[in-house]
Amino acid sequence: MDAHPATKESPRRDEGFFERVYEVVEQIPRGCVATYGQVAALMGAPRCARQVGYALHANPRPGIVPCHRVVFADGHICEGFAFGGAEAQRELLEAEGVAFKDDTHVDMKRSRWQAGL
DNA sequence: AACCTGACTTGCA
DNA sequence: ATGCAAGCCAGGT
Repeated sequence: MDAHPATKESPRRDEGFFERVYEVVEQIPRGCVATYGQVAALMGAPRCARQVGYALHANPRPGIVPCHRVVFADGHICEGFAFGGAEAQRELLEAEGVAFKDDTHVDMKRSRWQAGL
């Protein structure tokens, strides 16, 4: 009866928008990087790039969530917010085999993570 | 319920 | 190429 739950067409349980971000980021293969917008799109929220970064900031699972593999759309890293600094992050990515265009920019065209490929 | 902030993205000058 | 501003969405207070 009632049958009026209405207001429940939400997209599946969002048991934590953040949890979803970690799930995607954890799947990023080594030697590749993804942008916040890309991770957001993979989780079904191409407009939530900001929340992706916010979720990584919360990073409840350091060591499990390779937040260092997530960079801006330009391939540049935000200095001061990384776990040890954009510099350390750049070295880490480079050590994984990621190509760099500049000391502060990653070559997305070469190291962009292509999900499903 | 409302307001504010925030690891973003894109466009224009 | 660099700098500034506006837009969008979710979480916290």
